[in-house]
Amino acid sequence: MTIAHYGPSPNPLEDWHTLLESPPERIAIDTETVSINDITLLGVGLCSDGDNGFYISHEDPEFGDVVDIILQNPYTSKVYHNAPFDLRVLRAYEADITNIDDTLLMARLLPEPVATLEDLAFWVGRQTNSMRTLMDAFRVSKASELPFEVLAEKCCRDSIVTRALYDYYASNIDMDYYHWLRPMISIFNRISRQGLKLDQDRLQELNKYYLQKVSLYRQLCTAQGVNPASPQQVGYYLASRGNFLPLSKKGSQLVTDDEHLIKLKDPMSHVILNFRHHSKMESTYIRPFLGLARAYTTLRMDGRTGRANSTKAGQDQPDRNLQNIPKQAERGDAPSIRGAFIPDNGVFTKLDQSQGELRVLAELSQDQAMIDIFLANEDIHGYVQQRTGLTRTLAKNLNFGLMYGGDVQTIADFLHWTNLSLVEELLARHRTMFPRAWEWLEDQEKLGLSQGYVTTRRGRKMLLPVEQGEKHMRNCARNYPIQGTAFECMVDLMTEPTIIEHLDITRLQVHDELIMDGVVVVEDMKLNPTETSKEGHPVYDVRERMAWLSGFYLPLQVQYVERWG
DNA sequence: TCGGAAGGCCC
DNA sequence: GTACGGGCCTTCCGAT
Repeated sequence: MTIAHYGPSPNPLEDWHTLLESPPERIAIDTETVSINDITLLGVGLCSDGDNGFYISHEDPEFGDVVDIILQNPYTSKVYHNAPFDLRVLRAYEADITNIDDTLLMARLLPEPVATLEDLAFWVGRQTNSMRTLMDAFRVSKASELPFEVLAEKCCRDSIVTRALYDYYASNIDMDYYHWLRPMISIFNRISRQGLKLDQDRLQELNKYYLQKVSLYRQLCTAQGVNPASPQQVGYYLASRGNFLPLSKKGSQLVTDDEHLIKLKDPMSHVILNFRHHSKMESTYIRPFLGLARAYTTLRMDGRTGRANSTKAGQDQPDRNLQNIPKQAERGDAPSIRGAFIPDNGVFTKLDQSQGELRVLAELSQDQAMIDIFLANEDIHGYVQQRTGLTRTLAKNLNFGLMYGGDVQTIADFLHWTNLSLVEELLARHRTMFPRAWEWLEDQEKLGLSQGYVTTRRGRKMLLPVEQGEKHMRNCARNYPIQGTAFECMVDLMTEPTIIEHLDITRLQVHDELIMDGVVVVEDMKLNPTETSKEGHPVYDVRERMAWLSGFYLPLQVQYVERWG
């Protein structure tokens, strides 16, 4: 037995044949895999009416028909709960990724904590069990070890709940917003499965370089009886050599992070810092890519502000987080790590929404001074620098500190100023430069505290966290609308016809940056004679239609590079 | 074997 | 006397 039915229908066999003979307009699908880490497919659950679920094992002779008629059918809307996961599982079956709905994505459009499918089932008058519950009940550690009937029923129930949830959300969320966002499901899936080409020669070179350094610094530490990878041992060791280090939050060990160790005169603290840096590069950014022709990621949209996040998917899968590859790994003669990511088509086109978040703040707050600066394409950090006498870096920190809600103490810390009243004065001066921006941020705090959520420019409500206290909630209230709106601008860009046309060569999105593989000439592009990238490439600005995509001025910078970074 | 803590990389 | 927003991942280490 490799097909099962769950539900009230008196003629399930007939229903099953109807399903395959005339595929429904919309069907919910749930996949079952061996385990979370091993995402090998076991079978899929299907539900089109919200009451009757069918489960079919991937080994069933009819499974191929299900793939052809349902999974690959672009005319049927396929509803998944957490589509990036299921589509990742189904990648080998070439399931359609263009006509997809995602009830988890829909759920995130409500300003409520995201519940499990088990809990959500309640809202649609249905019931299902979590995999954890079932595995505990049957004392097994993998889904594949559950009895067939049990797994089949769970999968049927999940697909039934998913199908019911679609209708529930369709009448409870802003469907205009959802339909505007929906193409991103396909776009991110496309990007995820395409991957970036890797330069294995460069990776070998990197590997050799970093392994040699790691082993050198580790030896220097183990000679002293210290494991440099253990913060506990490092803290104890450095303290025993007469260094002062504060106690960590929990009070169980000493703080040994970069910021503290860099201040110590002890040469061993620098040995440890060097070990940490090189071992981080080797273990996180080099080793995982060795021997792979391409680097892959799975892009999702499950952050609090809607932003895309990049993760690995399953233990044996090549997917990795590609959004945090080191930008300036250059230390000494080390080759760049980003340089190991290369184009298939000779050159990358990088599109950058320059000063995105500050421009968004200007738009949301309608601060005239900020708007004027940005419309004139003037440098806001330079503007603040001139009027405060700070260095450019610190002026930049001040501007960002504003968006994140940094208080006087925090700002004093990064300025390395001890006189708090001077910092107060500095902030007061900043406030007079951008009065509406300050007011708007304060209004967001009030609004957020009173209603529990804040809103993006297009109206997405973002739930604020309450667990971490009021100060944190206030900071989030300031930042979420900016971050969430910046993401919306990236969506506007990525779904714009002349950009989406190049989807097959779109390789990665890193929040305010889009990387395309090959030469893409963007409309209205102009050479900006004042700017050159760090690699010496000319930088182009897009100043016309493309810069107004989201309804306010957000210019793009375009660069062509032979490697990433 | 699992999960929290610490540390560190990105925007 | 406290904490600057969002994310992911590796390693260690103690609890189970």
